Order: sequence, then C-alpha cells, then structure tokens
Amino acid sequence: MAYDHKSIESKWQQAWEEQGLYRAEVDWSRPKHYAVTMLPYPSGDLHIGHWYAMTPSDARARFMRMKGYNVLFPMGFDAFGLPAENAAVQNNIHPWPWTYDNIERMRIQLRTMGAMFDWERETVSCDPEYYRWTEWFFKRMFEAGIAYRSKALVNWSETLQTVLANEQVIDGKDERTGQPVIQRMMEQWFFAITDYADELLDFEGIDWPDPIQTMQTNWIGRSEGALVTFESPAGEIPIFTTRPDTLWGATFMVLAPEHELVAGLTSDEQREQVEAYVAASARRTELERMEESRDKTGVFTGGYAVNPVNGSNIPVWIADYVLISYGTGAIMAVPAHDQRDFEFARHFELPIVPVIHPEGAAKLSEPAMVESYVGPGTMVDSGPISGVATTMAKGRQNPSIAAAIDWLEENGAGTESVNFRLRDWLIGRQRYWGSPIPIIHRSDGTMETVPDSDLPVVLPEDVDFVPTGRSPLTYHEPFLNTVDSAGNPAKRETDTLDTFMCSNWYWFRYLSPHFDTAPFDPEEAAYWLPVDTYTGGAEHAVMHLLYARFFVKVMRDLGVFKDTIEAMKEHGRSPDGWFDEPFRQVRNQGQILGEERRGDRLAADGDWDGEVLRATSIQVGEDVAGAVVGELMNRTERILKVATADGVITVEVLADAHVDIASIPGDNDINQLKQHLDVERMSKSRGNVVNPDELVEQYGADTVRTYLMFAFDWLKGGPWDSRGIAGARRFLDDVWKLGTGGYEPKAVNEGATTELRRATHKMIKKVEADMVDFKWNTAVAAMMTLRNDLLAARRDANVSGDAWNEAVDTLLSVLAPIAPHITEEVWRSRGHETSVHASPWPAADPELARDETVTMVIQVNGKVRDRIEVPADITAEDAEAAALATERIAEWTSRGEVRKVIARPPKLVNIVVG
RNA sequence: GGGCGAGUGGCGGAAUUGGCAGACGCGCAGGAUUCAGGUUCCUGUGAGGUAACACUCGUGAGGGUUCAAGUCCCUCCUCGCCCA
Repeated sequence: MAYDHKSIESKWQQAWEEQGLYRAEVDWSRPKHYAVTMLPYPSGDLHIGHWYAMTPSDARARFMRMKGYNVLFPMGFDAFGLPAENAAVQNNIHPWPWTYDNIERMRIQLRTMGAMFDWERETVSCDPEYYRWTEWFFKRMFEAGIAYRSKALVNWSETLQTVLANEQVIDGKDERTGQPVIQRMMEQWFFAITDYADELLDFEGIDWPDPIQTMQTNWIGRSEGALVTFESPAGEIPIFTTRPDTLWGATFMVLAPEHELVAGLTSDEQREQVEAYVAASARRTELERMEESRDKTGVFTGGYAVNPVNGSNIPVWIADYVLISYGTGAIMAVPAHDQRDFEFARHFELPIVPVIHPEGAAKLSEPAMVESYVGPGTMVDSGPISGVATTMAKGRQNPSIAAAIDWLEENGAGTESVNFRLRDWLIGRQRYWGSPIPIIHRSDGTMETVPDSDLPVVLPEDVDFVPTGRSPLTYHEPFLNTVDSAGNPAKRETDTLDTFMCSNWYWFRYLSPHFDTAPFDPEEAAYWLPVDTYTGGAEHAVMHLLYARFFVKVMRDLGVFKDTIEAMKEHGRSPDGWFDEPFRQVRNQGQILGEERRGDRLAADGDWDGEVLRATSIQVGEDVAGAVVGELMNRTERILKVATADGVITVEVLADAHVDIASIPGDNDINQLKQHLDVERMSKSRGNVVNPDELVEQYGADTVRTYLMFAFDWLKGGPWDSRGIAGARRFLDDVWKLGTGGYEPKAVNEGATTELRRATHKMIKKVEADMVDFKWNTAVAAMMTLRNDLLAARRDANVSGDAWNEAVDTLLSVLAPIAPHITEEVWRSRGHETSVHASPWPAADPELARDETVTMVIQVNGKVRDRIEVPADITAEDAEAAALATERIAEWTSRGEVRKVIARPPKLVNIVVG
C-alpha cells in the first residue's frame, strides 16, 4: 500500500482529538513543561509563516513530552486590533463577526498542522470573558498608581476634533479624510514602565537570545549624569546632562518648542518668529524631527539663562530636535564637545568655548575647529575641575564627570542623576476595537473606577462605523453616559487599551480560560508556571517581550500571585524567583520570504579574455542588448555569472565600467547589482505567496512540517523554494516503505549488523542534542542519513531482523515530533498498541554508539596527505608511530627533517617537516 | 553615524567551537526501468589538473597569530536588523 497522506492525516487528527491525547492536566507526580508559541492575530488566513513559527514549536513540545514531561501547549487568538476596525469601516462589517468568522476559519486551518494544541484551553482576547480580566488588571494598576493620566504629544485633527492613532496619520494628514493633523499636548493614559527600568535591565536567570537582551537594554537606554538647574527670568530650567564636566563650555541652551517656559522667555522682538516656529514644529511628528539628515533649524527666544557653574548669561534658543518627552525637554549646549551642538552653533554663529585639552595635541582654538572634539584629554578653563583628566568612560567612571558631580552637589548647583531613554508606555488608543478602560469621569473632572462587580465594561455592539476618523465610542450616547458611585451623571472613558496590553498576560489565562473569580486558577498556576519555553518572531524583541516582563513584575508587586505561591508551597515546591519573569527560555525563528525570482535580464559589453568577458558596460533591464545577454545568477565582488542561451558565462566587471540599472535612477555601481538581485529575490510582491493549504493538499502536513524544519536554519529563515519540498516527501515515502514493507535478512553479516546499530544510536544522540537546541535542519539530516543506511541494508539484506526493527522503530520515534501522522500510522501498523506520541524517547546507548575504529587524518605541514583507520582509543604515541609509518607519509618526511609532531588521537596527527 | 549579526558550491544549508571544508537535501549530468513523459533505482557532482592517480587552488577582500584558521585578532567591502 502506498503512502496516502490524506486519509492518514485526517484519521489521526480525529482519533487524537477523540482520545484527548493532548489534553494537559495538572499532575504533581510528574515534571511539567509549559510551552507557548506566540498566538496569532485572526487575519483570516494561516500563511506559511505561521507554519514556520508553530510547527517547530509543536515538535519541541512533542519532544519534551516523549522525554517524560507533562506538557501544556495551548493556542489562542490575539483578536483586538486595527484590521478588524478597518474592515468594519471599509466593508461595513462589524468587527465582532469579522473576527469570529476568521477565528473559526483559522481553527480549521490550525488543525491541519496536526499540532498537539490543547484546545480546551483556547483563549480569545476580544471575548468579554477574557477582557473582563484585562480591565481588572488595569483597575489594579490604576489603584496602585501605575496607570495614570498625563500630558503627551498626540496627533490632533482640528477639523475632526479628535485624536488620531499613529497608524491613521500619513504624511501629516488623516489617512481617510486628508485633513491636516498637528502635534498637540493632551491628557493620555500611561503605564509607569519607567519605574521598572532598572529591574528590566537585569536578565539574570533567564535564557533569552543575546540580541534581544541587547535590544531591550538599548531601548531602555540608561544613562548616568547630573540634573543641573539654570535660572532664568521666566523660572528655573532643569536639564539632564551626561557630561556635567563640560558645563563650563556651555554657551547656549535649547528648549523643546513645547517647553512651558518658552512663552515667558520670549522677548517682544522675537515673539513673532518664535510663535511661527512653535506652530511649524507642531506639524511635524517626532520621527521627522529626529531625522538627523535634516538641516538644523531653531529660533532665538530673546531670553537668557544663568549657567550655575560660572554665572554667565547664555542665550536660550528653541529647536525641534530637542524633544519635550525626553529628559526635561531642555538641554545645555556645549558646541566644542558635542557634534550636534557644534553644527547648530556654526549655523547660527553662536560662541564655541573648548574646555577639554586633547591628549597629546595642541590646545583647541575655536576659530580653527571644523568639528567638535569628543576624545579624552584634560579639563581646561573649567574653574574647580580644571586640570582633571577626562576619559572616554561614562558616568562616574570618568574622573572629570565624577569631579563635576561632586562639585555640583557640594555647591547646590545640581544633583547626580540617572536618565532613561525609555518612556512611560502610552496605552490609550482612540479606537473602538480594543479592551475598554474601566474608568468613569465624574462631572467635577475627577475619576473613579468601575466596581469589580460591573466588570467587564462591555463594548456596545450597535455602533456605526462612519469614516469620521473618530472612535464610534465617542458618539455612542448609551455607552458614553453613565452615573458615578454617588448616582450623579458621569461620562465613561472612551479610550481603549493598546492591544499589547491584551497580549501581556494571555499565557496566564490559558491555565484556566473560564475561571471566573480571578484572572487564573492558582491551583493550575502553581503547577504550570512559569512558561518554560516561549517561541515567536524576533520582531517582538522589544515591545511585546519588554511589556510582558514589565507586566509580570507589576503582577508580582500587586500580589496577584499570592494564592498561587500558597498553593505551590502546599505542594512542596519553592516559589522563589519564579514570578519575576514571564518566560524562562525564549527562542526566535526567522522569517520565510517569498520564493526566489530569477535574476534580472542583463547585457554586458566589453572585450573577451578567453572564456571571460571583461565588461566595460553593464545594462540591467528588459530590453537590453550586448555581447552577453542573459539572467543574472550570482555575483561575487566583480565577477558576475550570467545564464545565457549558450550556458553560464562569466563576466568580470572592470572597475570603471558603466553600470545602468533601469529600475534604479541615477548613476549605478557594481554593488547595486548584487543588492538589486537580492532585493528582487526577497520581494514579497504579488505572485509568490505560498499557500500552506495547497501544499498540505498536495504533499501532506507531515511533508510540509518536515520540509520547513529541514530547509532552513530556523533562527534565520530565508526564501521559500518550492522545488525542495520533493526531497522531504521522498524521505517520508522511504520511511513509509521501510516501516511497512517488511524485511527478510538473507546473509546476516555481523559487521553490518553492528554498523547499523551504531548508526541508530549515534542518530538518537545527534537528534536529541539538536532538538534541545532548536536545530531542526540537522536533526532531520541525521534521520535522512539513517534512512540511507536502512535503504542500503535492505538492498544487501545483511543485517539481523532485530537490528533492522530497532533501527526502523527508533527512526519512527525520533521522527514523531516532526511528522506526527505518518509515524503514528506506521508505528501502529508495526504492531505497537499505544501511540508513538505517548511512547518514551528512545535512549541512546553510549556503548553501542561508540566507534571501534576511526579514520585518522595525517597532515604534513597542515595539509592532509594520508588517512588511516585506527582504533578509537589509540594513544598519542601509537598514533604518531602509525602516522610516520605509512608509505605516503614516508615519502613526504624524506624531503626534509621532521621537526615536530602534533598528535590529537584518534582524529589527527600533524607532522612538521622543514 | 553607533550597536549587534551575517557573508561558505548552481541553490538551501552542514562543520562536535581552532583539527578531513562542503554533512543532508534541492538542482544538474550519465546510466537502468518505461512505447514515451513522470515516478523509481544506480552512479557522479567546489574549481583547475590527470587516461586515472598525484598535485594545485578554494569559505567577501587584504594582512596577522598558530604545527593547524570558515572558526581567533587587525583593516576594509557588502548585506540584514536595531538605535540615532
């Protein structure tokens, strides 16, 4: 019988579900493993990227299960968010049915993966049963002062009289109505994530990828320095600086245009200019303002402030590169030692006063400076700290900074301070399709929370999605109008929560999705928490993964885990250190890109040098002509391989060749050829979208899973190649035939039998190590190698039946996590009573896996000159003697004197002959 | 501009972390099976070189450390991500 994936896969998916094979239940007698893969947004179609993310995570969970763990691997939907609301506005479909229809479709698609999801624990974040607790968390955070309202710059549409989300603003205009949008300070909801900044910098005890730790650390951006206050007629201007040692070189100040003292500092002569500038910067987003390539702009206010270190009066400017949301919204400018300040000073002809004497160089002279000096040296013209050395070190590690901070503190001019780049998390969204914020605004302007018994505040369903740019909640009177606790008329909060808040705690809800007295059941939590392995895309490296860490620390501090900790203790497990971080181990997969396109048509002209064309002219485009015309296949340095009608031609591009690429305007160079090739290749443009449903139909889920895990380095991803999948299918066809075809030994050979057993046990060891490490491609390669050994053994029929059966059953066991259906079918057909997925992981016997002899490489002066078979336990002396004794080596050693012999038994001997 | 990561056959990718470069697969070529195509089965497949060996070259470029470098160090080029 041939391998028919269709009947097998649906049969086993149904059987596993009926038997509840993947239902995970608390069992204190067994070790647990809680595996979570990032839950999908219900866009309506499962794409190949979902398979690439989820099926290896499933394989890992299955592997852990076979290793003896009680494994929980749930699935859910992150269902609030923008696309549903856009669909509502564009197609007049309410987000509710749109979302739930999509979820229904995706559930079916997800089932075709054959993953071990425990559907009993499914969680949907837009379900009132779920967001009741999202609101509850918000309430606790509000009560604890972690959720608060404060002014922030927002996108404001004067014509619509509404705040717009960043995604709604394109080029400074509302994307729907085209009305202008300005930046305006307004009251917004925040979470005080900066309170946890220091703790979030600590990754002790968790196993996360280094790049993520680096990204989060940079994102938090801790910098040490001092807070210094400048006096001005309009009031005190505090600034934060990382270089208080250069205060004596501060020649002007710059305030953000939104700074509250701007109006007070502005002189009458300057008022018109200042007001125009403030209005102009309101039209720019923060992102635009931070573009460094932009020309420096700014306006003098006409006001002055006093530098506290020397009493000098320095001019106060405003410029939009200073952001109100960073630090204090004001900076001191030291043009001699800061490049941005230097450029500003030169542009506006402001004074530059050097205060660092560069190491081993002449003293800086202001008129001659063409850029700021940021290197080490000695402080000069800096009052009390003159003569102190300055280094490249940051904070107090730098003697000049330490001296300056000490002086500031002694003289009451400033204090040592730490500033973070991280800002508090703006969580309010002027959107409908999100979790409501359970706040009531009283008529006197104060706020109160909705009582727990009234949670959740439910989104009204009878809303109109008129494309006004405003959230329907803002004009839905029955929702809006309510009463406060005293019975007086009041208004509901109409902001909803950022969807990152919903995805902050979903793995807790999986534990008990229908629990109705708390966000999660402490009895479940005590057993399953924390999450042991969390997998998902690296695009969530900062936001989601940082917010998740923050949120768990908040939960801990709010005492949310109190009952869980009690339950844990009752079961004799120590809760210490288990509730500081959400995920003990995190791994990120790469991304699957669109299928490679053939390279572009290219024509080259030049002079032939043998087979190689030395090109003086290259053209890329559709209608091109030249000596060589074909598709660009590959490029290394100056060498191009071009597939022409006559085969592959090598073209060397001369250094001064003329390059013309039709799709890239202007002058082109050779490097752009490669870039162009790559960009085209990786484009996800229409026509190369990979549909997993079609692949499953044609090859089967097992083949798709195997191919995805085999063809890529999981951490890297890469372009899809539709041809390669045939190899995965051939492998499974072979597994089918080897497992179901029977085997009759003819002439049993002791050596061949031992070899097969050795290969089997080596394979177990290799696959196990690879699966622990998420190295799916090499795990599959090791299985394919055993497949090749089995094919050879069957052809020769020279291994014992026992060795054959051991090898086949082992192959099925280790392949089971990757290809769950075919392995189950073949496993059962071989007479096993229970599921392969409930069977234990095979044990690698180190005795059987050990090689008796190995191939030893003999090198002469580092080059391989001979190979011999030696016993695996050969001593260094014997290895050396054996190496020197071979005929070929004798030939080489006779040419000179043996100066040295390095023996690394049993793999290598290197003989130095000179 | 700064930080992190990467660059290996025609392609995807291996290489036990300093010890045989190219595992495994795709593709391609030759052969067998077949009326034929496909499937399947054998064999080969980094480049040069040879009748075949030998040998020479070869992991983006250049230099260095070492008995030994894809791997470590320095300079440079290119790509990707993050931050400015």
